[in-house]
Amino acid sequence: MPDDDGHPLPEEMDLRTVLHALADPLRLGVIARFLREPAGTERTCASFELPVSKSTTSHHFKVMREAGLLRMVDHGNSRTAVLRREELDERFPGLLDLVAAG
Amino acid sequence: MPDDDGHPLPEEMDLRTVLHALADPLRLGVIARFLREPAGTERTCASFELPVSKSTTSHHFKVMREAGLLRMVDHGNSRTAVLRREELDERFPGLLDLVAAG
DNA sequence: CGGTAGGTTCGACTTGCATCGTACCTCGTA
DNA sequence: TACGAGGTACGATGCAAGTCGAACCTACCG
Repeated sequence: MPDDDGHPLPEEMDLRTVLHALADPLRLGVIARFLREPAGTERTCASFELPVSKSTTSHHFKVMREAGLLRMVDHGNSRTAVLRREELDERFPGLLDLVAAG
Repeated sequence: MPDDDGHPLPEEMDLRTVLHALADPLRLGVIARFLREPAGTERTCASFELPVSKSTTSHHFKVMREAGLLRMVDHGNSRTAVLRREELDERFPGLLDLVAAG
């Protein structure tokens, strides 16, 4: 059962949902940029400076976290996003490698 | 350069295009069913009996072959589709394994 | 020759999704 | 207390994509 923020457990992740989340150029770009940074890197949504409005940015991050790609971490003042690298590697082995390879 | 049927070479295959092609339930189902059969299995589009019209079926197979997932083989009377297993494994290692694992 | 099987193409409709602006929320800070 | 930074929620809009029916094409068969 997803938590309040809609984070699915690894066994709840659905391949179709994940593929759909990755099929968008902006979202695929966000995941690819996470993969170029050290594991565990936390970034605010705004730090990606996507060429869309704030609400659209929020929408894309919602799609990614509900698919299981990202986890939102509450830091009081600001929330940050983290790539769920280990869980994704466990549930969908090789998937992130494909994204990293482009 | 794609041939007359729109088949891309392995190095021309685009991850985004492939992910988009796989994000549709009907198309993902077709690939999954190919993966449950011996490598090299040829099937007609109609043999999948998708719950959509003939023209829609043709549309989905066009999306898959233009993404590089399938190759259409002309047999005179009927055309058959083949999963491009080896080429996909070379270009996107692990991708088909993910689809097979569901 | 016509009929049939299997696919394709075309135009039209309809659904889904990305996008936006606005309003709102929650901290932390001045 | 008020304000700003960072995100979220909601309603509306516009475009991309799925869907369909009808017409067409090619190869085989009777």
